[in-house]
Amino acid sequence: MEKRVSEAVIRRLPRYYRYLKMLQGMGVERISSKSLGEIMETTASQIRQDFNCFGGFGQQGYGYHVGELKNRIAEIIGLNKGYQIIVVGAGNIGQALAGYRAFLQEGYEITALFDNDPHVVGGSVGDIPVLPMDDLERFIQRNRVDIAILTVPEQHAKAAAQLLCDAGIRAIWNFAPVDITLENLVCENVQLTDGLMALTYKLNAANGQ
Amino acid sequence: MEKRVSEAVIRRLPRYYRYLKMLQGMGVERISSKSLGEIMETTASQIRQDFNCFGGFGQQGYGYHVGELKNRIAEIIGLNKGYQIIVVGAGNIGQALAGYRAFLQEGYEITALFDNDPHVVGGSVGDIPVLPMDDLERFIQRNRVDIAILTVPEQHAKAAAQLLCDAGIRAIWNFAPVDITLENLVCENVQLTDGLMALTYKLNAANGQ
DNA sequence: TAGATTGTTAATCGATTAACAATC
DNA sequence: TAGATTGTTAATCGATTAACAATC
Repeated sequence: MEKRVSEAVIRRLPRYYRYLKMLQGMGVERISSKSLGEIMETTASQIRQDFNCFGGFGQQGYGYHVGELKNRIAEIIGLNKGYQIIVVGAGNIGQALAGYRAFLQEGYEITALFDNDPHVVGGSVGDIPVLPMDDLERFIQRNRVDIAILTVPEQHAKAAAQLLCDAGIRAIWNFAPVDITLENLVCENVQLTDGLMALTYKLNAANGQ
Repeated sequence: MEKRVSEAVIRRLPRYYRYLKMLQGMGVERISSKSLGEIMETTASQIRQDFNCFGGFGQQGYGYHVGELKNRIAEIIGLNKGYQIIVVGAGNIGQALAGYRAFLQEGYEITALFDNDPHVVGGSVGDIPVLPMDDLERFIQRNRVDIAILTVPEQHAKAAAQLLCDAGIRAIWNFAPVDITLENLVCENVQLTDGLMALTYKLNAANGQ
């Protein structure tokens, strides 16, 4: 039933969700691909093609029902299921992500942080305990963990990812500046520094370098 | 001389830089596009095409000199220039980014954070002072600021971006979950939540949803 | 019914990959 | 010189855009 979904489409799904949520919050009940395209600065064609990967949720002559479409996309992404997340590496970024409210609202719950530093182990970030790395494997075995956020220093990232994979984790959101690719595992490599450098390139290009 | 550089190529430049730095650190002096492609899990063709946007830096029959190639790419990105950065919004993420060491190593210096919360204003993050938002415009006028990191709450993001743009900022690295697009300004919208959702989709797709 | 807008097929465009002459 | 590997042109592939019949 579903066609093959390209990486480009997958990346646009959360953005559709975000705009539909905003429109719903504004009280908009129906929208055409044309209007949505204007708001999102994309083409109506692209929107209809994208939705068509998952079947038609519109009505000819009417357009799309905002609330229903939003719910359908949430379901496609899998937001209805709820997820338990651990953060591996309780440094600056790890702690910041653990305290980020927006995730909670979409059904993501962070249950524990892990670190080796005795200054943070035993403490907590908000209500979330910081546990020693030695407990990581056992924790995963005894608790449901759907996703691991990886925020350890660069030199430990590959080993930590392997450990997580061996322990049965099937999704890693990696913030270390290395590319993680492992079998039987999906991984999103964020590469913050790469993003800053891409911005830097564009800044210089815009200044007629 | 330079061809039009596509978004896809721009996004790959920092990754080339990262791998070349690693190879240099390992003492590798020369490399062919074939070997580099194997290491980076891409094709030799793509590597040669990408470099060719900026002119040829290789030598037939030999390959590329790692150190020289790394320096050329650093120069293309603009890493040789050094950048002064401010962080607007001193919450979790803002403070974490202000304390992130990796930026410093590449010539990025964070000079100030800005916030409205009296609990943080007047304090500092590491050595970096947290100043009141009211001082933002004046600070930009009196100090060199090349890039602004935007980490304010969603509802204030658009207004803060406009303020920065009006004050003369030409590059924004935006972490708020809204799309910023302004005239005369380059912007990198990070969209952390979108990334987590893309990962979620893939996790479910992998589990034979 | 007539107008609007979808779902879907066809055309276009751009990016990736392959091929190969140039040359170190 | 012969082998290796680039720079660059040509072929392929996939994604985006346009077009239009179907239909609410």
